Amino acid sequence: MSERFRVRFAPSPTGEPHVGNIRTAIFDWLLARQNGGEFIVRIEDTDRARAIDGTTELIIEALKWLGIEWDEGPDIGGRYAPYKQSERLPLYHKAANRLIAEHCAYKCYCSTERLAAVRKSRSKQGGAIGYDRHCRDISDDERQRLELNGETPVVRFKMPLHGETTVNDLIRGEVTFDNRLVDDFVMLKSDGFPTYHLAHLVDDHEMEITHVLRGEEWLPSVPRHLQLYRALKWQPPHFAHLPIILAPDRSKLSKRHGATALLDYRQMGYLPHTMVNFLTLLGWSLDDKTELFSREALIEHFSIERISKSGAIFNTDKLDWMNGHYIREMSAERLAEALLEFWNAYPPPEIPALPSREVALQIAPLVQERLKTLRDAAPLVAFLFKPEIEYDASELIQRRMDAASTRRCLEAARDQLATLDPFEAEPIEALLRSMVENLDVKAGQLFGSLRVATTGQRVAPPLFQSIEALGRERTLNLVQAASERL
RNA sequence: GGCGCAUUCGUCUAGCGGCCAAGGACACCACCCUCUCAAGGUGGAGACCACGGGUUCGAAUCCCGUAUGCGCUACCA
Repeated sequence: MSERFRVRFAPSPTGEPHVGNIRTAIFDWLLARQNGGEFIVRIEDTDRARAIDGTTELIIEALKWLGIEWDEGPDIGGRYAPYKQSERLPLYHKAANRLIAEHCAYKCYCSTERLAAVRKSRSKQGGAIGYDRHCRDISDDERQRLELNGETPVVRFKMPLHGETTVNDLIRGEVTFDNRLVDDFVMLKSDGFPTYHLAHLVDDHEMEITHVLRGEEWLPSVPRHLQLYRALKWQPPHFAHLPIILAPDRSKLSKRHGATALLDYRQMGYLPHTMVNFLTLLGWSLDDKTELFSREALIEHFSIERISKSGAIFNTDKLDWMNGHYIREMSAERLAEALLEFWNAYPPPEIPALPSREVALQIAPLVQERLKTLRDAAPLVAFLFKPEIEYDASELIQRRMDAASTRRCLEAARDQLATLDPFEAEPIEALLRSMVENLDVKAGQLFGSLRVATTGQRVAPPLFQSIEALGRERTLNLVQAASERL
């Protein structure tokens, strides 16, 4: 019989989704799709203080941009709705009450001041856990008195006082923890909201989640979760703790290292598939040579067994290469479309108005081989949109040339181009190449001068196509203007 | 401090006891191609497999210790 796969991505709406989170989502999705299972999105909004409005929408937008589709989620509902923890409070209370009734949990009335003091004195002793279990064994009378006092309690879980808890992590194998070193952690906060430990566990159970993929930072709290499952007499899911994504200096990736928000990469001109491919490779590999995967190939080949154990640095050089590769792989039509879409969303200063489809189609092949990102395109073709171009006249004069000979070349080119028909790259090239012989100059000399004359730049897209894109009238005017400056 | 995880070229990685005096990719360098820039092609440099002990006929691969890095140690996730 085949195993069931229900995998969930459970982000907190506390900021823009970052690349680490999204990589987890990609792994979740890959696993679900590969096994014909379900991919579920669940919003873990139990921390009211840290919640930021609008971030749930950003998470959804990020997943949509990447083309990751989910089967159940806050926006589309599903059999286990709702998919927002703030709307599932009764479920958590029910579990907490049950645990209290079964003496597996207790109310704690300690003030934050007392907790801080206990923590401080205990940390000096070294090794001791942070909470002294003060309220674990208080008498019923005392409990009643505190209750009457109006103290709003939290609910803590009674960790076993001895023994060990072992998890069989899908990536790291067996990991064992000493129960004595684990606190009686808070399950329910005094505001009535659950902590992550209770909430995610109740939901994973209720939603019949089979595989939990999450960041490595959760590994130390697994004994809490496993003990909670035991107390609730629920079957725990499979766990896989993913390696974290690092900054170039090996510290945790954060804003000061540059872009960490997934959607920033859209704005920087990366293709969604580049992100999916690249992020998947950050922590997973198929073999010793394959790096470029279509989404179908990713779904086919992905496996938890081949996820690596150690953290990986987010290397933008390789990201750039991969993006360039995928841009080059597109048809001219698709690139043109992508460019238009990108320029429409993020209008570049170099281009006064969104070009027509026709113009975009003309631009695409001009820049395709030269792009690392979509953002690189506009500066390369800026000359096409400038009413007049600026450059230092000396730039026109190529090596071993002088003003007079350069001027002769430009005038000859202008005269010839004036009558050329059709005014297209191929005949333009044929014409200019034949001129090279007649004028007794090097190809680089003539072309170099013309490049500066027509684009104002020493570095530009291929000359003949550029001239075609410029059109006869503008080209003639530009070349005329150039020769007059000499 | 305690607990846990990790450790192969600058970076991402292959390697699950002999095929490894360690393979691929990005970045870097050189050459070729070439109208500039790219792209592409070819080649090069780059890892005593963190260190020290074992186990074994044989270890990057297994075990132990040390070091380093990272994570956790909240009424945050």
